[in-house]
Amino acid sequence: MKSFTKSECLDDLRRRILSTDLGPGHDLDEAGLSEYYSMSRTPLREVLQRLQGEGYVVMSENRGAKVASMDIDVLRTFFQTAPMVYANIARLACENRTPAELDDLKHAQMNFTKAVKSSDAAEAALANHKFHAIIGSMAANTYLMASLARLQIDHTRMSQTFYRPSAPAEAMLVLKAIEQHDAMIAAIEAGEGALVIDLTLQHWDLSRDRMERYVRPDPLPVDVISLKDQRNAI
Amino acid sequence: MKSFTKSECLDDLRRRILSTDLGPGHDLDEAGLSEYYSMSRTPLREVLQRLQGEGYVVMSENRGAKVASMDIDVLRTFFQTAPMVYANIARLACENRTPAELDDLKHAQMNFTKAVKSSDAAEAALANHKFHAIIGSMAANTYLMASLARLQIDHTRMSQTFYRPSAPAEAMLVLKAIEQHDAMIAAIEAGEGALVIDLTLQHWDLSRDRMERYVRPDPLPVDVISLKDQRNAI
DNA sequence: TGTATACATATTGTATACGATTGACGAGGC
DNA sequence: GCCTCGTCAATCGTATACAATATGTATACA
Repeated sequence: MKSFTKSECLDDLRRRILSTDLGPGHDLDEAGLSEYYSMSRTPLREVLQRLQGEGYVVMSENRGAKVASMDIDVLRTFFQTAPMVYANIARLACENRTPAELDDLKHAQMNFTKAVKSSDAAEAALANHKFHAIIGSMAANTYLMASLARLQIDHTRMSQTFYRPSAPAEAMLVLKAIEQHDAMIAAIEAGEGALVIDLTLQHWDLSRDRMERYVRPDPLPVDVISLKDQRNAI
Repeated sequence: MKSFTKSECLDDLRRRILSTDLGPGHDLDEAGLSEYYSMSRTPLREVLQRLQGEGYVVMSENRGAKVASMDIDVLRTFFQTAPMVYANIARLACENRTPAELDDLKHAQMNFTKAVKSSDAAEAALANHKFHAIIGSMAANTYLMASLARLQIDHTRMSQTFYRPSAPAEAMLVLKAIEQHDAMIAAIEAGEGALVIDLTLQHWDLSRDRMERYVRPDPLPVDVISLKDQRNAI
């Protein structure tokens, strides 16, 4: 049984929440988790407190921690806010990027591409998360970063299905996302602010269309409902 | 000796940090604080973790917690980001405000006015903080709220001097801020989005001018330095 | 006199034990 | 049969003890 340090535990919980291995609303039992990570409840509770601060979990007095839910009203504000924050972050990244960060970004893009090619959906979503987090740190703006981090949590969780394409046409969309990343890297490197905003919004549109389907999936065939489940109708 | 609950402790630490009673960079000793709030170190540490998540303090491994500093590069991004976030929050508040929140806002404005009239600088700054926090919650946007909360921390700390006016002309500015608050309340109540954005930006301009003086205060008289403190010159 | 090293002290990090609160289940009364 | 209240189990919250780590200081050596 592997033993975890506190920061490893933090990373692992973030990973499991982002990959919806621990889905929205999932109840986080302190005793169980402390055994799982082979540490005592004290440091584990501190990890949970911190995840609460980052928006991954919500805690209520005497009722423990839950993975942050994704209510419909929160999702409304998500779609409302994301493009603005992403665009501003991208513009700032253009202005403030350092060579070291650009290397990180290219590296993250490699990992992302690799995960997509190997059809590892969870890994692809996490690699994409990392890619955009690096752009966030390039922006060097702690205030907007706080918004971005929260947006990314929900974005990554919703995008899980994006990387499990069910039809060839949808697989194409993921490849297009890869191309968009490459274009964004080039624009950031060249410092072309207007261009990177444009690319970012295109990238957002692609992602949004796919996510809206996650939020509002195709309705079930009507006849199946009417034949088998009529009693449960609202 | 008063005994504190955990949430009282949290509130009190927030208050002390916002009022710069605990100034930027101030070292937070766990043992000392746990004695001060008459609770053991375990819950106090959790309070600190949470304050870290909210951006009030920064913690480093084995070196404890410090009150978040206000470096020059952070301040740059503050002035860069604040107007955009404030304006967007104001617009959303216009759309989503509830009657109960409007009552809260008017109440907060009363407290603010009262604190200003009684020349209680720290209380005025905190009441102003509360006023704008309510507008934030009216916006009902968790993502932007994360940015706003962090902006407000630094804003309130910097505005401390604002409410200790040294000249009559500066006291007038505070009165103008009160009027602007009233106008904002009216605009939010009427749901006039464009107007409230305009008022918010005017309010920001007033505050900004005063804060820039805090950041870059009037230089000391040259002769005093040369006569008394020459040895300490850079 | 300057620097390095080892020890002492202070502070943080973790484990465990115990007390407090919540929610569920079942007995009793209406 | 349904509702209410009390008991019980489970889980969370807090205190304390101890271990690990960092910092300050004194001493030895160059």
